[in-house]
Amino acid sequence: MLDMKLFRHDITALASSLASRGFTLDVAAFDALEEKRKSCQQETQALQTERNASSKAIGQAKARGEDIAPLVAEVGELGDRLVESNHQLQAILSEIDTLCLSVPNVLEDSIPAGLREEDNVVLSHWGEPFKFAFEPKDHIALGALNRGIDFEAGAALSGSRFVVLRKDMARLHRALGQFMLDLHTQKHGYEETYVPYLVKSECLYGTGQLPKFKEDQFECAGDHDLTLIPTAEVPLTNLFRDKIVSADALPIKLVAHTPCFRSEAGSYGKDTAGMIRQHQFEKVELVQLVSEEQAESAFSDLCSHAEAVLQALKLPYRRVALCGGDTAFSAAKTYDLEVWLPGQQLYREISSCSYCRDFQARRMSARYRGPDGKPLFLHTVNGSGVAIGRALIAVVENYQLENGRIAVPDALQTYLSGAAVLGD
RNA sequence: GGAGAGAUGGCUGAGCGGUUUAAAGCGGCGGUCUUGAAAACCGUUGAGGGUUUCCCCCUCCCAGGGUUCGAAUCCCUGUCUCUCCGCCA
Repeated sequence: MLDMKLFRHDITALASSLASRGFTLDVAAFDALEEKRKSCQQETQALQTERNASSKAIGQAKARGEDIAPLVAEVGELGDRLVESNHQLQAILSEIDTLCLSVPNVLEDSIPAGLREEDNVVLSHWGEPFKFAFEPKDHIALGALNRGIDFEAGAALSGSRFVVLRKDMARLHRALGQFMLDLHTQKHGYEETYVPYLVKSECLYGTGQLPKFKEDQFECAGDHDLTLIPTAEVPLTNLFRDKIVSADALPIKLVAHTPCFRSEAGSYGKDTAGMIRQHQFEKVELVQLVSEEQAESAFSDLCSHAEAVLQALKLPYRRVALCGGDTAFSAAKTYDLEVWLPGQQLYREISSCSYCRDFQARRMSARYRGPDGKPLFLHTVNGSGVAIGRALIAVVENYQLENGRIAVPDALQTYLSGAAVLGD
């Protein structure tokens, strides 16, 4: 959520800024609501003052042993008016709240203009795509060899967009997660964290998945208010809901390896084949909670931590700055890492790193004590470090041998009992 | 799942319908005293919001409803914690 001051004092500037990410802010509707809110709130508070004073007077009169009946009669319908006025106020406030919760973050000035994927800007490349002496296969063909990646079995159990991994593929998948966790905890200073995979809806409001992206979530059926996490960013960041941490605890750096669940509504027909887009996938997620001053360097650090995974695996990738229209709801700035997939001859997203300023912290009231002791909203940074399913695809495609076996990246060998080649 | 007990400000903890719209202690901060420190003493000390913004007002005693002129206090529902029993990885 944005600072209410932006809405109240400079809403036209806000509206034009939001237009750069393709969001239309209904200025007239907001102004009208604010007007109503102001007068209603003033009236309500005036009635409350009156009510408080009257009740106090009655109490004092009673303590002196006087007859309070006339005083009580005098208060009369004051209570009813107060209730009525307060109901109105609550209704207005919740309308304003609903409106504000649906407004995305303000973008940083530096990010590329444009609303479409083609407007994203490639910032840098790392590594050279390997020149194969044979025609490289994609992960679907390679995975089919020993039923190592079994889409039919996944579909039989759970439907489309689910997969079963077997033998060396399952092992490689596990190894990748372990490797990433170790890298971030041992080299990058993140605290390993285990979190619930089901969260209350307030958490999804906190990080910004709700109210706008309800259809992307997997809600738990039944009597619970629980939803499967679409990313560990949700539980990790919400650890600080309604908390005030001391400034010397910052930066807080957390990493978690979790499954992620996405309904992928609105992506019918997109990446239907293969493991690129699944309802359930695993991801190692990095989250930092920092002060405003620390935020810029935290963001570039976090990006470099995600890149370190790909560099250690020697996977060619490029860094892309997302344009306004492509930047996530809660983010002020997002860089994607796209890994080279020789089977498809293109770069595919494998990590997305976002700086959210105080947008999420404001929604969940996550704060720290500033230099003068006053609470300030934390700034949040998050990113995948990296998506495990897609990392598996990348390793399989980039390290394939002519006979369909998979060479093991040096960095992973200790996680695979020293094996240099997979697939038998 | 069953039965009980709880949830109060940074912490401990009183209050159980109106002189308490949160006592007291601890901690924190400022001051007096002191060569300095400790001790003692004095003062101060939460969050959010409104506003005619160095003043005043409103809200917050787990959450949401209700009773009342008035609720931390009474009633209902929910959440969480603790103890015991059962079950289970």
